[in-house]
Amino acid sequence: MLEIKHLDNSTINGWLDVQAEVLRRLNARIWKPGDLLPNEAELAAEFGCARSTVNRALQSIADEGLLDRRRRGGTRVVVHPDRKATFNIPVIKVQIEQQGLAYGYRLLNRRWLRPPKNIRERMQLDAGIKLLNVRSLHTADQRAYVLENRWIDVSVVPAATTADFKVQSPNEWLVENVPFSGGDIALTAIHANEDESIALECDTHVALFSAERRTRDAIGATITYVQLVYAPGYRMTIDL
Amino acid sequence: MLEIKHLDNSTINGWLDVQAEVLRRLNARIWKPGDLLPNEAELAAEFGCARSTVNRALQSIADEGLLDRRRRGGTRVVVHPDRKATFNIPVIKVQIEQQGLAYGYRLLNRRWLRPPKNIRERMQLDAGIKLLNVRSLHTADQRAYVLENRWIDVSVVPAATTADFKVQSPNEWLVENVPFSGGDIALTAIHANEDESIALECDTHVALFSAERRTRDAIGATITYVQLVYAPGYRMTIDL
DNA sequence: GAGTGGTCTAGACCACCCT
DNA sequence: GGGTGGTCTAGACCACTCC
Repeated sequence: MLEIKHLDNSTINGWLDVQAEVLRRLNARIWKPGDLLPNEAELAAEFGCARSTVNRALQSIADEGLLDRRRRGGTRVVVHPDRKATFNIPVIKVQIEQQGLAYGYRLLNRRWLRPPKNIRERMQLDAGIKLLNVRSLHTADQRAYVLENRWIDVSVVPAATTADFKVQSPNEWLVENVPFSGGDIALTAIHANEDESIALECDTHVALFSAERRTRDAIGATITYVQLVYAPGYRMTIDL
Repeated sequence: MLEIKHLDNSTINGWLDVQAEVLRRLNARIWKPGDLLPNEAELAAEFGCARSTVNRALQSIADEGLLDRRRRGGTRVVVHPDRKATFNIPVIKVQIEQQGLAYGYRLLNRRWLRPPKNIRERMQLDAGIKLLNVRSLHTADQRAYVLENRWIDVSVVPAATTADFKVQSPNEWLVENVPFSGGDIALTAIHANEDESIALECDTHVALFSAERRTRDAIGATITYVQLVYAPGYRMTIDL
């Protein structure tokens, strides 16, 4: 999140100060939504710093979505700035241990299956392909924490063929063995089905928090699709 | 013709090329998790560019969480890189209209209340304080989309006293009238209570997706707390 | 065509932290 | 102490795009 400091121009010393001062002016509506800011050279002169310092400051604010910058068009105050939230998705093991709880892991099953239609569609796969399906449970202080139901396309990740996932979860294994890649997440509320109620030790139909994640490699092939179903009462928190 | 170049750095032109090359090496495990990279000056010499260009590239990768950079300590490959996700939180009206649906809004009630204990705790307020409570419904193509239950501390946002929220939702009003600020979000799965089932036209106990947001001003005072309860089946999606 | 931001360079100084 | 990244400067060229 961006912080706003109060200061006068004589104390401007570094791009963070420029950032703070610009934010202050946006905040105070000195520059209103839709307004055009002075250009970088003018601001540099006003603040008594180099243009590149102003550039860095304005870029950082534009990255937050508050300014819109265009060559030739100048820098404008965005009218309806979306709030932007960034959050980390830690490895489940780390997430649990950060809370000071004892992490545990249990493999439920590992098998080759033709994925059901809905999974196939999400992974954009042809019919008939078999995938590695791994179901496992992560526990915190011996209590069910999250159920991991993962589908891996081994034609994209051949190394997964030999991983047995008996002591290391697919979650952790993939982070270590598959490089940086893109994807998307979908968060929903679901009703516990029978499998989930057994694994998570709750009644069926209880409301559960579910996170589905699709991970793609550098050329866009779907590596893995996972549904994480959390134990009742789970809260996913994000700082803005 | 196909050629495996040893490393033709003559093609490196701007910081994006440096970034790409470094990512390639991380990907190819040329620099493995935990490894120390050459320092910026050495990389600059290798790539034939200025140190600041290397700096920019490495910073961008560090921002993604893949590298850990320290003065004196150098640049290291992070062992368990957290996946970082950034998502926009659009104004609900915009979110609905972006899907090509007709946005509608209905104020359910607007009243002064002493907030229940759980709300008071979330907002870190003293007992006895009255807040402006606004309940409203956002619809998409005439169908219930999300129920907004908002608490506003008018001692922090005096202007809210005179807003009637009859045609403009608190969600939209606040974005336009209160400057950007920090806060946090909690996402959960809940069971529909009676109010929610009526407003969202579903049975009680149905699993619903809930997003609670706390918004603070520049000095840390809680401006507003809102719970958004979405109609059954809602999916919140995030790109990585 | 011209004005804007985007970026690069070379050099410099500094803050931080320590295999 | 000394090496590292963090940042600033001044100048330069370029890409984009608005008029």
